[in-house]
Amino acid sequence: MVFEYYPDRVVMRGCEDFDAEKIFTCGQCFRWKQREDGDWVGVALGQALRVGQCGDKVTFYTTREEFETLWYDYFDLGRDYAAVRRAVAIDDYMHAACEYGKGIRILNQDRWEALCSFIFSQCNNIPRISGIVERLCTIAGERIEYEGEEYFAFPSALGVAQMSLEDLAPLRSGYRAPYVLQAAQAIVDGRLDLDALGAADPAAAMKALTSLNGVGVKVASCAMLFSLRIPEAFPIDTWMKQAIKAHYPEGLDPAVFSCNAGIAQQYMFYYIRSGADKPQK
DNA sequence: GAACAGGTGAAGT
DNA sequence: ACTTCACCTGTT
Repeated sequence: MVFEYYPDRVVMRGCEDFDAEKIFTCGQCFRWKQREDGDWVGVALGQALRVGQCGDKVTFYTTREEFETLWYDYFDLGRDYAAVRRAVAIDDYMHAACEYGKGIRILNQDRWEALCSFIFSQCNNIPRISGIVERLCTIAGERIEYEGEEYFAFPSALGVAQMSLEDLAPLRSGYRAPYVLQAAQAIVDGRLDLDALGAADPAAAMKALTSLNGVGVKVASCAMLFSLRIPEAFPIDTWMKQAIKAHYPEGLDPAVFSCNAGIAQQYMFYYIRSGADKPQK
């Protein structure tokens, strides 16, 4: 994996495990969109970014400084995903899932944004979740200018806590709005410290997160995996339930993947959701 | 129109 | 401990 630095961009080559489309569409994030020309543009960590990929050449349209302080960690570039794939390919099914999902990476997202987004995700599909998050950012997020276009950052917990249910009505997020509001208030009040939870053990983080109204085990697991850097977290939704029922009728203990459980989950999830695991008709 | 979504929590067995 | 249901909204 080598980097070339230019005034306006950083080019990465030779990274076997980077597939922009898989990373941005595997369901872990909701703010990356593909443009007509195939490049991806998103807003994360308070900044907008364009990412282009052609084969193993990945271009990040930003400065070296911003790339090193923000995006290297966001894209989890310090982790050897080839080694993870070898470790979690415990049987034929997982081997196939890893091959199929090769290129996926877990994004280290903003903690509050991830919690909030996955509260919105309950009983919802990706287009609708994206719409809700987009409307929230447009209403309450800070304006960002990037490459001559206007974008909006994800609003802070404080910003959301200062809103009313009426303010949130235009999101059309239904019964999830009060959950998000209560989560924002818990953070502002100091009852919930997301930064501290990253260092906490998984059980403690789970307990703290699920103490929030409207946050159950699944949403908490997503927040832990995608933003708290707790790689043991293993979100089980309806898709994962299906996959486990079909391929592990005796059950599947995430502990077999030890600290790679979360990444194993992403490969499984991506595989089952694609339908590629089903025999062809 | 009814039924159903990447879930949760309360209330019922 | 397990099952059922309502919750808001959008889509089929």
